Amino acid sequence: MTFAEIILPLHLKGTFTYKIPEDLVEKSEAGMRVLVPFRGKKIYTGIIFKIHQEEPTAFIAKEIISLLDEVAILPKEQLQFWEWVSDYYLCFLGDIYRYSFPSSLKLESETYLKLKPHVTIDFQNLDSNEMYLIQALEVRQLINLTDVEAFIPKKEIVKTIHGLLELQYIEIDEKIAEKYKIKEVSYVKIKPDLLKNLELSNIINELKRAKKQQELFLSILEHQTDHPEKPLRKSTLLNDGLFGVSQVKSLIDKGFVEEYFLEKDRLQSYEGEIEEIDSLSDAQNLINEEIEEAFSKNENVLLHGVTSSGKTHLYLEQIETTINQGKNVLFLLPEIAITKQISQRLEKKYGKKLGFYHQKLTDFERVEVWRKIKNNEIQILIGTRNSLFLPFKNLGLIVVDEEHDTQYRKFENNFFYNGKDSALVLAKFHNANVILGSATPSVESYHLATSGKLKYIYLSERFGNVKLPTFELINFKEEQDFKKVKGNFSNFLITELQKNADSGKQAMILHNRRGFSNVLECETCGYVNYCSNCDVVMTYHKSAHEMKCHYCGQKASKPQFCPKCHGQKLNERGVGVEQIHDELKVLLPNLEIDRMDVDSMRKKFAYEKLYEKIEAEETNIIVGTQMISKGLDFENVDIVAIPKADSLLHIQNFRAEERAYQLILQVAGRAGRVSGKGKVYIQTYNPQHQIFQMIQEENPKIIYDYLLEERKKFKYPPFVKTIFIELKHRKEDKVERSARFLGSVLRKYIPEVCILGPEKSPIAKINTLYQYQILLKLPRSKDYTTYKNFVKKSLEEFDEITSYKTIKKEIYVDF
DNA sequence: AGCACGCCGACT
DNA sequence: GTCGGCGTGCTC
Repeated sequence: MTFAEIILPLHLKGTFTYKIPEDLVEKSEAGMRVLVPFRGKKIYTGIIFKIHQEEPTAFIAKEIISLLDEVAILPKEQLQFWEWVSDYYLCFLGDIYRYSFPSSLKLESETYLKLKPHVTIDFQNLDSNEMYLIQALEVRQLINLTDVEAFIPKKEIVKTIHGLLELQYIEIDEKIAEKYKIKEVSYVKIKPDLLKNLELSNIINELKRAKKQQELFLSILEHQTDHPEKPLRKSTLLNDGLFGVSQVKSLIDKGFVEEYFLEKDRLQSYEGEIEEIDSLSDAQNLINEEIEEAFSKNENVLLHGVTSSGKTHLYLEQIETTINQGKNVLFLLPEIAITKQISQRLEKKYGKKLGFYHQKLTDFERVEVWRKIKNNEIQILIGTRNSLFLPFKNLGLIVVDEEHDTQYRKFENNFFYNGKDSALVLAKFHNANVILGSATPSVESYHLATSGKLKYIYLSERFGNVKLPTFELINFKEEQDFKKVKGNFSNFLITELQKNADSGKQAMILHNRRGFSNVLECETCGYVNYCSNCDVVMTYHKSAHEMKCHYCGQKASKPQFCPKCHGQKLNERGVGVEQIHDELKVLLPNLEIDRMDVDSMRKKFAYEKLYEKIEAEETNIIVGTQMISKGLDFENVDIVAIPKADSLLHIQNFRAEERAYQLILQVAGRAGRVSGKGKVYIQTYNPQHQIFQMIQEENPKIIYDYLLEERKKFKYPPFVKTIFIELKHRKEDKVERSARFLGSVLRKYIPEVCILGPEKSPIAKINTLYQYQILLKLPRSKDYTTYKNFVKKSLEEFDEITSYKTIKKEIYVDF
């Protein structure tokens, strides 16, 4: 008897044991998809995780209905990776499965059945249910499991289907092919039999009273004679605006032109010419040799290169080397919006061998990437961290660009993982190399590199010896005392911005807070507007004329007077980016000033439009949130200013200083990329702050040593391993009780010094759920595994309390 | 997670 | 008298 551990696409712990029917034992393999019954009537697509011979004792295993794959859809490296993710990040395999697979590859009761072609059915031997199903299938070729419920009792569905499958009367539809329709593009051509000169002139003559149609006909003809090999897309004809759909249709109706369809890749692949990439400079060649030497010693690389130091160039070189070895490349980015530069450069060279993958693709597009990865048609995949879960086989290199970015570490679809760390693990399973790249590496990666776990390579100079921007601190307190300020800007900064614009240069202003003002407060009674779902005040958005909650997205109209005491005066407190933008428009009325943040970029193509505008130098100053620190490489920006830099440090988080440093440096990197005359102005009340002082130093070691020292002193990563647990529930007393319980269970096993909390989360309620948190700081040693097992055990004990089952748990390992 | 079962409040 | 709320149990 052979059994299989099956991963089901459900938020449930572990795997489920099913019996593999005798006739399928030979064909079964870990990584294949199977159809299994679950909870009586429901049918799910599961994944074979393991195959074994141990019959379960506690329950009777049900049988697998059928195999959906002939070869494993998930390679063993990927299964290993899933197992690691689930074990390390304390999450369910079912959640990983749900997160990784495009939904059309894991159909549930939506799965379709059909009659096997060319079978003669012996109705004598069928029971009534089987008969109903066959009859239904004779009427409609395809039938969905949910539809079957209409005429077969729920409990007998599986039995009926199973019976008919066994009799070979019906089969599971290979729905990927059915559901997934290949996208076709329409093309036009002159009817081939008309291409005799005599006929052509007749036709042209015939069309002389329909001038537009004649023109269109001639234009198609011209294209065909000029580029006989290149099919002409209908949409290109229409896009010019010269011709309309009706004219094309008339020509088709008259039988002069023919419309035909060609299969089109749903993914927009590059159709232009393939170009060589520039060769490396001498300095880059040296670095490249260092990288190769590290790889030859099986070491991964941290490429710490100041902004525009040519990291991309080095990536490209390694990508090429990897491809030439017949292996594939995964290129990770924090978000897909910033692929522009890298993909443009890669497209030129690799064209169709390039693929893209991210959370914004449609299901069809995802299936296509899956298929291409499986067929080895994609050699380079550019994607966000979820690409790590694609069924790679032949990985030779993973690049993690902007490795410090917070987008790599977030909680999504029921689990938390760090894309950068996971990339290192996945690479190990594939024996692949990794390059982590950043201008401002995370403190953790820097520590790994300087303690020898990664090869550290520092590029201190910009490519082509362009000078790095210089920093200037503006003591805002002093400026205020001397009455040399207007609102949030010092007169000095305003003058510099004006001069900069006068000399034809652009500037960027960073203010990392959305909205116009943080709070509206009643002058008389102090009333502030709280969000009804969350324990936070609503932010005033002046341009949208409303109050917004930044945590749940709730909107409310701006109150005209205090709803409590009817006071007329509502004070705006706390400065948002909208206000900075408005102020600047008043202070520099002759300049074109635009704002870039999630609120102003929400409209379709807003980002693209502004991008073009900046590129065309039609704007003088861009005011924005952290959004402006990513992916905006404009040649003409010389000044970057941070008017209220102190706000970057006022975040209650052990990474606040690191993040402030990274954000300032990243945005500073936008300045003087070509001119080498980049200037960064930091206005602060506290110019003595270490971070501001150290940012001016060109040696990053100083700042990293400082940050590491702080982490050591206050026991934070990388010197301890953290596990952060957040419990959420609609009822506050219930979460509080449960959190206290979990705290006490943890304290049974883990020393007091390692446990912080439980305590109310800094934001006590988000989206109608109250939240409590526990932070574990575990020693970084061999004991870590022991402690982690205790955490697992504690969580299991927690789960045993039935009334705590409704409490949502979020677990962040390496928080 | 989902879905059924079972036990207490406000309504045609 | 019911409809329906959500607490509890269970899924191979």
